Amino acid sequence: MSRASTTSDVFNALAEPRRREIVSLLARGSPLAVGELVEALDLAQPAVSKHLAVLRTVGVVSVQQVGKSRLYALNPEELKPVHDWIKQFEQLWSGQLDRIKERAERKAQERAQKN
Amino acid sequence: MSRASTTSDVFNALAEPRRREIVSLLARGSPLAVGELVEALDLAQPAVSKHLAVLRTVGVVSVQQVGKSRLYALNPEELKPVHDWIKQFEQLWSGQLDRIKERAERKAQERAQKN
DNA sequence: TTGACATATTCCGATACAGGAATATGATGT
DNA sequence: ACATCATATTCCTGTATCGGAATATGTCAA
Repeated sequence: MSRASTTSDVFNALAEPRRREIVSLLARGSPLAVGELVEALDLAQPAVSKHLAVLRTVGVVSVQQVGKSRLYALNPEELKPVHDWIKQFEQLWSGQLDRIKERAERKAQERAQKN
Repeated sequence: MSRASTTSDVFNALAEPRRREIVSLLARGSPLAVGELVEALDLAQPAVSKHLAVLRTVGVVSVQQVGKSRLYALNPEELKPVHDWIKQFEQLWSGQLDRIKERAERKAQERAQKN
């Protein structure tokens, strides 16, 4: 088996730094034309179009034709799965961290004894 | 340029579903031996070891030798960057979503007029 | 030290990417 | 219909995976 496709998943789509930049730019609220993203990213137009195609495939952005331009907008709901997944672990680094680590280390010690 | 290395980034490391599973399993708190992960994931041992190597390189897990086994534990703090990044967009799908979308669509309309 | 167990590493093949260059498609105004 | 602007698609090359198979490394116990 080979590496998972970038379009297989929101996680895979967002693994690419450029695509995260695009998401950040679109998160301001106003849809942006491809040309505007090209400027902002300092990247060739075909490359930007390809990144947008990936994001569109996974549903993170949507397009709207306006004159000659195509305005890309963020679909924030599509980011929620990532948020939900990572949020599971939020408590692990906030406050209770120490107690949890202690418990883990104690368990490891117990196992060390048994062997 | 080719695709970013899986070890270049926590985002890239977590793009792989199996590695996310590993993180979920370790998040319970108790460190797990490679063999235990092999069972849980129903994946061959070398494959699991390779995934663990990736996670270790980016710092998401750490190892502790206990007898013949190597117990892997989660380093939750290393997940925080992902959390922080995605949290930026949290408000976009909670409640104020409608107002934001409206604003975006209005802006798009304004631009449509201008062209 | 030898053997058994647990894990890591190397080599392999198939797959898929990211960006560059060139080209194709699409929309608009004349 | 045509020229032009904006964007998408195709082809290419270099690179990096993922998992399987085989093998190497490391740890312990007798």
